[in-house]
Amino acid sequence: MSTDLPHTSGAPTLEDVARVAGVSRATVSRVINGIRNVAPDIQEAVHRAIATTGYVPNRAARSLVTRRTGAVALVVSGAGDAKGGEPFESRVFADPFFGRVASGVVGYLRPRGIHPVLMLADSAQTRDDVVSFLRQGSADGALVVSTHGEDPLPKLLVDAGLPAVLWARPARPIPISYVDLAHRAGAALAADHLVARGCRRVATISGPFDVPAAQDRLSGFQEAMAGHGHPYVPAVEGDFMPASGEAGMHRLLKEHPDIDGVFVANDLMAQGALLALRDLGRRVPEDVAVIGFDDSAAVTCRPPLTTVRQPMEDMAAEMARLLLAHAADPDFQVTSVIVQPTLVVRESA
Amino acid sequence: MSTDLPHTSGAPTLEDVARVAGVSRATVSRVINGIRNVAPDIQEAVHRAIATTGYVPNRAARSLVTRRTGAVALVVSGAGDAKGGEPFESRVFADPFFGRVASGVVGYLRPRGIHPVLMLADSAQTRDDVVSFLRQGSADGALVVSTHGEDPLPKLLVDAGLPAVLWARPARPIPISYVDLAHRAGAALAADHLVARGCRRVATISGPFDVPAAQDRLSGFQEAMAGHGHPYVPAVEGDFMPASGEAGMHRLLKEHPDIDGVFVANDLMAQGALLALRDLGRRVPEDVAVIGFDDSAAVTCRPPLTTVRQPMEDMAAEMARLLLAHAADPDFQVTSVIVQPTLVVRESA
DNA sequence: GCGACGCCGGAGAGCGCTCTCCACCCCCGT
DNA sequence: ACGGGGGTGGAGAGCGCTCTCCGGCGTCGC
Repeated sequence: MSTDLPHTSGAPTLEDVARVAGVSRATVSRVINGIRNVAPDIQEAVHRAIATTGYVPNRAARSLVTRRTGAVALVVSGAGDAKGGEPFESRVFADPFFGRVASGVVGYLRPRGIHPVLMLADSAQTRDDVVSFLRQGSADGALVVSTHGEDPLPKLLVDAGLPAVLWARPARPIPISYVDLAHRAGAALAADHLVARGCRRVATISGPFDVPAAQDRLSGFQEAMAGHGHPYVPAVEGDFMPASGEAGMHRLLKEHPDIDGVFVANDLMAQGALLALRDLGRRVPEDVAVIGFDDSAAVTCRPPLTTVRQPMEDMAAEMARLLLAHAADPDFQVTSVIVQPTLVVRESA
Repeated sequence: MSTDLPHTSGAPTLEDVARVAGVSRATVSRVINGIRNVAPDIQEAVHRAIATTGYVPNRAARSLVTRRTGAVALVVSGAGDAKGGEPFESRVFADPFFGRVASGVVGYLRPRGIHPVLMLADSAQTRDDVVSFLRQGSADGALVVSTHGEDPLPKLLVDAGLPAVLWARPARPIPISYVDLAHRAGAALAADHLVARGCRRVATISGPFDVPAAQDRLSGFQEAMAGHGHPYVPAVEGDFMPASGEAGMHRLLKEHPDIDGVFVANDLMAQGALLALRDLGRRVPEDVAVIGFDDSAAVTCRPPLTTVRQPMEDMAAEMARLLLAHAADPDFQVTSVIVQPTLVVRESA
């Protein structure tokens, strides 16, 4: 068992391992990939050779022939030219929403040896970059989280025939798989709870209207309240950020001082609403009951927030699962998975 | 100019473009990579051919020969077997700290066409995965953010001769580039401000002692206070999470009811401390002045938090810059960049 | 006892690209 | 008019891997 020098400088290759083991390249490849039967003693020899050479297969070479990369793009897509001066990436990554999605994706992909590549698409240029990235074969598919409904990226991906899975139903129907929450059902859960605890003057702070999920939560809530005999529900529009929840609550109370229950379309805004309520001396939940949505910032609120839980990690994992299925089988059928939310009762309602 | 069919199915290759343009593969490659002179009319023809074929260079093939990938690993490294039952990825990505680092990294890398690959290293197995990933040539280097000082990953990377840059100075000195904050100077800023506004009974809530940055903030604060004639500063240890700030504040006030100023080692804990103070009826800053650290959650606090600002995005961008330098030139010297913090005065102190 | 079949290892052809040579041509100097 | 040099395009050798095909050998059936 002479350990020949690894022929030249640089990393050892299959060839080197084969030479050390005294077999052919093909056999080493078979052992590594566990394909076909290889005699146990030869397997043993190959493993020893791999250990002594410190061989690691070259990813580029492998993916050149297999046409698979073991990577997927995790794309956050939205409009960069928003109001704020802050760059898109700051706003995106600061959002706990992104963190939870990333967490779910990583949790699913990691045990499978797949790695997510972080990408941002906030302009025509960067959207094209995403498409090129995939067409280059840099990743096997894309997981897309859009910050608003009219995002053009999903359609680009579909047109290019690239495997992709969306977070949330796109505004215009296109043939693409996605995972979404039953927002209306979630809003109804909140309405039921508010009514059950005896609230008579109920209002809501909604998300931005250009986000389909926000529309669904609003209309779902209104309908459920109508079903309970409350056809009119005061509503103000927020932007899903804490400050807008605070401002919205102030506006609501100014116009309707007798409000005793509020459904806020996400926890971040609910956090703001809670601050406003406290500033105005309203007790929660005694004077005003508050229900949030997402269960993202709920435990750090004062009082802890009753909220509609969206199991983001599970949903993100499901996206990853669907994407791998699409990548493995081009004929895998377009699928949409709708997840049911649950009400988490804490102290605010 | 007959547009031959792209020879078979599958993506068009350099060969196809060359045939359509009526030149050789080499020439097309030259045009694409802008290397050497190519006659203007031929360039033109090549560009037309690229457009008509819809050609995109194959990343794997390219990186097989160039030995560069255009990707870097963004690794969050720490211990998975922590107290909480939550998986490592949840804790990591929920932290606004990670979001800001990611934002800075992406901001720098994106214009340069480099993509970050998200990785987690929370066990011996996953640390090896990171090393293998890089040795496979899946990425050109690693950006490592460790959650505690004794992380073994940096040493593994150095020993393997892989380009890597760390967030924060490692606990044991190893020859690796890193970017860090002047924590002691930041803590001194807080001490000076507290003393200047007339606080006489000052305490601190520190971070976990196994994090070097936490130690530095604590000892830097103590030393600065000693310099102001306060040799003894009550201190309790937290874990950088909001709940521990709240608990710490309660403990501090129980043991030292006359406290009129607190330096909290990060904003998340300061947020908790603020809640505790409010629950106990202490006014901020009139009764107790509070200074946080990081400037991460400061504006959503009540009152808005005076804090020591750590320019995380800039620091992360600097990490990326150093990494690319190391990747481009193996002889690039090991460098440590220490960034100066600033005090941001808001309302809490 | 002989042919056929199955099992297992080796040879070699690419995957799509870059890059080093080399050949060619045009222009200039003497 | 002829040799040489600079600039430009083409040919072809790989980069490290997978995978199909083939050949050799052992075994089983009749």
